[in-house]
Amino acid sequence: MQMKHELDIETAANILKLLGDKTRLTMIKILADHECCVCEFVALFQMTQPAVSQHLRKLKDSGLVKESRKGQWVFYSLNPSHPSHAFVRNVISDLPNQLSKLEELESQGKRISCD
Amino acid sequence: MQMKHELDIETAANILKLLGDKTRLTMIKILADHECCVCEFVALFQMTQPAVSQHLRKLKDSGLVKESRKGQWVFYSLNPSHPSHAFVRNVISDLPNQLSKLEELESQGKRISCD
DNA sequence: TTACCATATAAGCATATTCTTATGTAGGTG
DNA sequence: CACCTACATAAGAATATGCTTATATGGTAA
Repeated sequence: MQMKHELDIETAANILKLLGDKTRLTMIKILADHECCVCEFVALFQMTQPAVSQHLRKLKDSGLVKESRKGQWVFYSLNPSHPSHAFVRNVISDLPNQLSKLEELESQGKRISCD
Repeated sequence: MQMKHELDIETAANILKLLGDKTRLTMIKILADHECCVCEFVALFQMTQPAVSQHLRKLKDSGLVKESRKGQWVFYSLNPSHPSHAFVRNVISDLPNQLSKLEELESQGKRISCD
């Protein structure tokens, strides 16, 4: 049985501030369903690689997102064992899913896969 | 039957940025259940009156919160007809309620009422 | 009217945020 | 080894944010 985690208002505010950026919010929404590596986000957002890297670092520093190396790539995904994981999932549940963006990448042959 | 409002990710990010501040998030959580006037928030947060007023202005400018004059006071409350009202309620649903703060005010005789 | 109370607005300042460009690091491959 | 690819980090600049103090506004009361 899953214990409901008590979320204090200051912690929540910090998480919402982190999500209160279009780029990071889109990242989180995508990562909720799919692992992604940095270069995919660079292609998706048409931002420079350092800018993407810095957003991902903020997400990783919060613990909401974790990374794993696979070959030469670093894949990011939501960290399901973060105390506020459920809160984040709830916040993003109403957002339109961003699958079309990934499909676009796929059709351009830019989707990375390690299978 | 209530139409579900489609929430685009940029709008959501802007709302989350607005809520990503401890003071404003607490305000919204309180306003979700109770009307409050500025001077009550000043007492609650132990902030200067202009600081409180500026936070409320941001909330009002977004349309999430509305005001109504009653006598010499301006009362604020959540605006239930805002397109993202349901989203906001969902975001704050997990937060601890802030009733104890209002009760504290009450016991100090600082709660304003217009009944 | 004058004075007071609740609130809003303006201006200035310190700090935070987010980008940019340049450079560092680490794994994979010839 | 040298070189490439993927990514991280550093430093700097522009802008945004959140406070402060001072002042304006608008309703109420004497």
